[in-house]
Amino acid sequence: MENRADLGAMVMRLGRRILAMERPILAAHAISMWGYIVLTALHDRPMRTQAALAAGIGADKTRLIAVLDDLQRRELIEREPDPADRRVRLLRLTEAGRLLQQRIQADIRTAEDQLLGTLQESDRTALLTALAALHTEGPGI
Amino acid sequence: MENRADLGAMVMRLGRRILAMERPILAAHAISMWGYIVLTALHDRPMRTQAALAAGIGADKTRLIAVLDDLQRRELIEREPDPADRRVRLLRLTEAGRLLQQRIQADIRTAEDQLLGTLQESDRTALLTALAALHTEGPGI
DNA sequence: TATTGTTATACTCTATAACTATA
DNA sequence: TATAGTTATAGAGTATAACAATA
Repeated sequence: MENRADLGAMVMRLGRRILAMERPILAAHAISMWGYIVLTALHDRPMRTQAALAAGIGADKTRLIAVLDDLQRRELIEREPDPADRRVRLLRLTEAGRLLQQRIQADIRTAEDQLLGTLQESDRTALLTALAALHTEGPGI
Repeated sequence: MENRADLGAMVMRLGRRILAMERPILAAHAISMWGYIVLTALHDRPMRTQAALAAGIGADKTRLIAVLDDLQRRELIEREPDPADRRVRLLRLTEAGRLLQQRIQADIRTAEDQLLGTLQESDRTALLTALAALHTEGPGI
């Protein structure tokens, strides 16, 4: 593979292709990309502060506020002051939020599998192994 | 690989990691990301119109103008009206542009190989195969 | 009238700074 | 005084619309 395209160009192009694929799925569930990222982060585990959530998904804390407002209004997350330190907002999914995240993720997984289905089995598993090893730190999208 | 992270998240994170890796290399050569993309596109082959170049790298044509102005001012590209149709600007690299593109690409390749070196040989080649198959159409970055 | 390139404008996304409420 | 969250403001990047030159 001596004469290949730049890695960054290939990866970013693939990323945009996947994001374009996900956009209609998210729209069908009336949720933004950041909204879905937040639901997924909270699905993995609840958070004690909005700043921790922001850091965890690589977003600025000010950027999350409108997202959290919307999710809370739609009763997909709970967001209540910590009785022990009322500056802090405890964040967790509601049952509706948990179900919605699972539904969206299942739809996305279906689309991903369709895309990956164009690859040979061995390339597919190696791609996922390599991505899992390399993606590590960094923002949510 | 049933319980993996979303493919889009992993790919975009990796893409950002690679872009962050490339940024100091581009800065060392005093060239922007879009400038490098244009040099690389023209290195592959000259273009007959700016619109064709823009479409080829997935950029808006208006976005390229400042980039082309800069590259032309630094005599890295030639940009002359087509005698046969003077609305059109013929675009090609100068010798200096060709050399600079090669130097930057070599630096980037070195950094990429370092990153890929953390992978097993079989995963690495499969990753490149999969990326080459999947990235296909789409913007330059 | 249609097309290439250019300029001017508006819009979106994001980060920075200033504010409030708690501690 | 320091910190969590919020609001207001400014900046970068991008796309849209209007324009000039040429066909």
